Amino acid sequence: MSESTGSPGLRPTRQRLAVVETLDSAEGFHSAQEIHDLLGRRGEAVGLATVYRTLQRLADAGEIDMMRTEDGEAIYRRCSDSHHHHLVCRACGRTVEVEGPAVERWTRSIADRHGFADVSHTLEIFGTCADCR
Amino acid sequence: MSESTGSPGLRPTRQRLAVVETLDSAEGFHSAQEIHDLLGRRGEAVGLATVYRTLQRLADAGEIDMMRTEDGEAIYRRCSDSHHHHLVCRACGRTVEVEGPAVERWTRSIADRHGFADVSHTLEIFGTCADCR
DNA sequence: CCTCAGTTGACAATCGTTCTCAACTCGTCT
DNA sequence: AGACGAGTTGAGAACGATTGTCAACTGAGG
Repeated sequence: MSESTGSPGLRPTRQRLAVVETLDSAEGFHSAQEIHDLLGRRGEAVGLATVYRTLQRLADAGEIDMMRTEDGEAIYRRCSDSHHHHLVCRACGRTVEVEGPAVERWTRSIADRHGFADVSHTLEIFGTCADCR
Repeated sequence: MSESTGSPGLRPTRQRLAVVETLDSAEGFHSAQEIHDLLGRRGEAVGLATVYRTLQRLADAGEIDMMRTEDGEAIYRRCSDSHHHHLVCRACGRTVEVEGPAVERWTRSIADRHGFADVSHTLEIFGTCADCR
């Protein structure tokens, strides 16, 4: 019991480092399986189960973001990206990333008002883009 | 071609009615499997696949709300007719319906700015409610 | 060098969800 | 009434993401 740094025996193994690095060098969100593929392509073979385990731990530790796609798949990304939302075209799938301090503020105040703490949110906007109209 | 309501041949079968009724009489969010159970308990046996199909259609048609639990399961509930969003407690699942004209306006203007028409959106707010803290 | 907790990976197992397909329902036409 | 056919249904198989299992491995410390 000499541990105190909140990382009770978490070895920086080759596999873990590889996962983190891959995630770092990849833009945006990726599923566990994508990461697994990327690792393979990179020559850094890592077992699928290990990728899942590692991503979970990292997410639990708050070192990476985790969210769900429309169809329930878990996707991860390195955390430092700025928070933003998506404007998606229904027809062609084109996606624009948008930000809105107003929305951030609004969600926080709404949550406050109802006594909710530790607030996060998801927002997706759908529409038909100019080209598809 | 006397159809115009966007429902090209959607029969109100016993099964569909049963699903809708069950959802109506149940508070809050429920998974497809829960609905299937409830139906069984009610004596209105409906195949699991049918429950899934029906819930999907209803959700597509906007007649019910669909969201994902933390672990990727799809859950549904009847939604009141007015457009609103959800403030959900991560711990106990308690849900508050919230409205926000500001957000509605914001999404529309953002979409406009990018040339998107026919705009809709989804917004979910997560947090830890007062009781669960 | 030895030990042991932590870790790994191949593979099986789970579990929600979707697919397949033959049987069925029910308006509609004759 | 009977035939027709698009839409629907249900049982079970198939699927795909994720998690569990367990023997082999690794590495820091004694």
